[in-house]
Amino acid sequence: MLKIYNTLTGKKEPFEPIAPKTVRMYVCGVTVYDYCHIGHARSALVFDVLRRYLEYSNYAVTFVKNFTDVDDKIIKRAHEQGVSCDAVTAKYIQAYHEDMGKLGIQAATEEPKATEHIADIIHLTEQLVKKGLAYVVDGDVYFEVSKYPEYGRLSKRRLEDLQAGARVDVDERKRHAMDFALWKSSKPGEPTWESPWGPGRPGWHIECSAMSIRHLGETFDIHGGGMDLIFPHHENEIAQSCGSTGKEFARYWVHNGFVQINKEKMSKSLGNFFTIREIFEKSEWPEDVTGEILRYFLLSTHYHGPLDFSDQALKEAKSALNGFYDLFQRLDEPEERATADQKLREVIERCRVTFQSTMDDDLNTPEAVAALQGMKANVNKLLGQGLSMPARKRVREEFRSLGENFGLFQLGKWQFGPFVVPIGQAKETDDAMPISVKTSGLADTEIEDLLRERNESRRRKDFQRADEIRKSLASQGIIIEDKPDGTTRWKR
RNA sequence: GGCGCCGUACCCAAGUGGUAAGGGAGCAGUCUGCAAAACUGCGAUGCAGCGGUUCGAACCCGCUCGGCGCCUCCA
Repeated sequence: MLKIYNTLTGKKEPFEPIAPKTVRMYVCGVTVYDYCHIGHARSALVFDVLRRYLEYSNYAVTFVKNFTDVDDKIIKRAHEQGVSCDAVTAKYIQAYHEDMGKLGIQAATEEPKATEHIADIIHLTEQLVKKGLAYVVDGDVYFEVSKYPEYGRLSKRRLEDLQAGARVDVDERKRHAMDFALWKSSKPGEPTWESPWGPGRPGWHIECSAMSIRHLGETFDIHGGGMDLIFPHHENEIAQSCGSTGKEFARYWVHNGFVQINKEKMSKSLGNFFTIREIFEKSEWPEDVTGEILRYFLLSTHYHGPLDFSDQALKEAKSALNGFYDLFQRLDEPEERATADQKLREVIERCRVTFQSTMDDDLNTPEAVAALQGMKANVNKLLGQGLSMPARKRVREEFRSLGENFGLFQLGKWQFGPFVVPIGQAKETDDAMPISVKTSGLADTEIEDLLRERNESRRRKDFQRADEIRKSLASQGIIIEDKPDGTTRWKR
């Protein structure tokens, strides 16, 4: 049974969906005015994994993730670039799909846009005005927080405390410093829609209420996003939604921790952020950073805590992941014996149980990864004792099946090249489907030609030439391994 | 000023009352033309510090030190 930390109660709670075996979840996506950075990647990944694990646990999941495509920052960006807001949002929505695609983030069931829900937003706002929870000033509509007694429930803040800390110039027309805009009258040149209060555009919290209610109903199971959304964004969503419907909104509020650089939050204002595409493109290594490496890295820390991003951490993730693919490669090699097949069954079963119980415990991905590492070590040992081909296939499948929760271990060969058999035999076809491909460096066929030459040299005991070739390949990031049977395998 | 988080080995990181998972790096060994991989062994008597509660504490309580976040747009 899954337990999940609920920001609303401040406790880890058993997850009980409203309707049996179904989950409806909403996650705040991004405002599309720029490329996504690793912080966005982490958030997207955390909820991607939550969704995958719920599905693995036999829930039918409806997953809604929105795009905020009307906003001050978008308008500003459009003006700077001399293009329309639509052009800006279209560009970055496409970039989002590209970047997240490389990361192996699955598309949500629905990916609604704020601009497609203006009618819902206006309707919701009208309800709030009608109920006396919102007021109109000069074509703007504000939510009146002091009329909503539960305000501050999610972020555990009291209105008085908030007031004391308000650092921003308060709009004099507002009745309370914390009142926030549901609808803003639009200035010339801004996107605008007709409304009962005159031409304008939505405030930035109301869209999520409107879209989640439209796609998931007034009450649904899980609402997620980054920690920084707890206040004021999610607090305001609750106020609007509950205020309007009079019903409970989301039951479980799940928030992921930040990605940091040198212990500091990665953010635009600090200028210390890395975009996803930068990381894929500007790797220092001869080969690419793959989506899988990035996923492994991001999952090596519990989702709730902070995570420091560094090149070294990425390298460690790569090495750790390498070990798995080394094993998968061994598992493909032929074997007659079946000595350890029975033991393997126990190893698989133990790993599966541990994996599930750690994931059930508030998505403890680091410990679940440790369970996979444990299975890796055990299987390597059993390989020495002798595992039959069906047994090998079975354990590879288990890695694939558990790994699917993380989007790991799905590749046929990942970064590994095919075996190079001693002279004269054809190479296997390469059916690898890397998540991310950078085609710099040597082509597979060139590498194999060199390896063929090297193996010939080895045969002639010309080890000097053989080592030359190894060295030259190594300088380009190609690592080769000689196997006892005289064949050689390589990897980038 | 208010609310909150974090401090575990060289690095990363689980563990929230029962005697320190896992990964990376390192060292030694087996194997090997060499190398790599794999396997075996080594590695915190201690979990920021000091008190307290307890038969028992990294885990609970208090204080101190250090780092960070939110209260303004932010994943």
